Amino acid sequence: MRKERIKIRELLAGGVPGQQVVLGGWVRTKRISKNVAFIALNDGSTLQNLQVVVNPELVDLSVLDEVYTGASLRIDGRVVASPGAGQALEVEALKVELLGKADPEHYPLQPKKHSLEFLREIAHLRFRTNTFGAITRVRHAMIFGIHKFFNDKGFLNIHSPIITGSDAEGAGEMFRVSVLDANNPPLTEEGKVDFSKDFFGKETNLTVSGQLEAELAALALGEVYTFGPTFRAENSNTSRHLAEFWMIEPEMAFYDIHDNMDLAEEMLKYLVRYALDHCMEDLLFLQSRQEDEEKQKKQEDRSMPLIEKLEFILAHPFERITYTEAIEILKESKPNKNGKFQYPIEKWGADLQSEHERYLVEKHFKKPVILTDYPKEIKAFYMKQNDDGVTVRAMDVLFPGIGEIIGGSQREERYDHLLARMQQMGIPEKEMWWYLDTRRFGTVVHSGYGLGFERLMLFITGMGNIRDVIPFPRTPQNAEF
RNA sequence: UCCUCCUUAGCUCAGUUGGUCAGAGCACCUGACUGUUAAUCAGGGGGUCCUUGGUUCAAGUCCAAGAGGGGGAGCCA
Repeated sequence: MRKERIKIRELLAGGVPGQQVVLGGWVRTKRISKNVAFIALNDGSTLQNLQVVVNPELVDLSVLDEVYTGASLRIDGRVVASPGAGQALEVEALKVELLGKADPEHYPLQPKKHSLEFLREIAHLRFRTNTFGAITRVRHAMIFGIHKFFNDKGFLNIHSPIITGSDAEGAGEMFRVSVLDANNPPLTEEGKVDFSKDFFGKETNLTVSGQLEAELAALALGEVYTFGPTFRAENSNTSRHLAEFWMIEPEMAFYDIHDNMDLAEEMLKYLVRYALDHCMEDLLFLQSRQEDEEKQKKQEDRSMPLIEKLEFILAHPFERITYTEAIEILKESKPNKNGKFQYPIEKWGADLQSEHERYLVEKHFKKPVILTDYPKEIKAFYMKQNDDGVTVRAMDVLFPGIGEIIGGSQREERYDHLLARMQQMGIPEKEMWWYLDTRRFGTVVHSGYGLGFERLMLFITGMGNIRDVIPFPRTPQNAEF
């Protein structure tokens, strides 16, 4: 069927009346009457359904007796100009073949609005909805756009390992990878699990970041990026966290923190532009979906319309301020003075909470903010230490509604500084000998960052829950499908 | 992990101070009507009111525990 089948997207864009076509797709709705029947057919190639007209003079209508929402059909027919109002073209069926029934007593999707919570429970079928069709097409476009952005700049894609033997990345709880018998593991003389008997001869975990490996590549190849799955065993139950998510981690030699910020801003804007240029139909649908959902909200609580929000991002440079400046702004802010913050800002050194980030982005600057030069105590060991002795060249990109979408830094390239910091923070240098080697041999100023792909997706699609922008979300207590 | 809210038909939900409270729309079935657009109109079938225990003459409704889910927080991307 592959060679003869035409996709609905293609047909609607370039079909001509009289053209003979073969369609394959799934029924969204069926409307049957005495003289004519209509089937709204969707094949996933576009948000739009194709109207199939079944004329009883050409086709025995009894074939439609078992055709309900969700059934799969093959239609042999011809393209005709539609006399109806909803579409320019439609297909008049010459033959209708029911490929797969969908028993309406059991098929859970109906031609009506379903809650996102319900659709999560039927994640195997939710691709068949307009919303998840749109999200999936946008997600693909963003994946493709990311590779295109970096490829066009001469970056090399690096496959960093999924299984890692290093537990020094400091990015959170890890999932252990083991083939030992969980009920009866081999024990050492001290009575601990003997991982030397395990598959890799040592304790191994799923990666929480490809950064350290990406640095190794950057310090030979210049500009590289990873785009792979990332695993965090944190017991995080929020609309912004997944146990398994996809992360983009560029790592660049000869970039200082300003180059790093420039790249991050350029990339985010490129991707927003890419979505607007390639996914407008789906974005318009997602925009109206969001408007519907927010109808019951008060005017001031509603978000900016999706397209407008995306255009707005393109139109303004991101605000770049230091942590110290942010603290000053927050200290003097109304919510801080009025005691509206759950965590009041009292002194320099405090970690910023979501409420503070949101205030800066959504209230004070009203646009994306890049915060830099955080206190070294609240940041990772590998970040470049500033001359003041108390801050590091970290940068977090904060987005409205999402919070931290990117976290990155200039890396500490000085061997002695890095080693000292590792010792202070209790990072086992013996396990990290390979990382330290890059600073012993031909070290160079370099920078990088991590972009949470699903957080980008939240922003681009306007969806509110991260479980709805990845096909099969993994969260605490949930690994169904 | 903490706070908070929710769980009633396949789906989305209503159900007042505990007392005809087993309801609506959609879906499905029957019929009518129709180049229709989530078609429309009339009728019909469909329920472990999340589970367990308790209070009460009486529990969908109140209490307790548990399960599942949402929102917020922490951690972060």
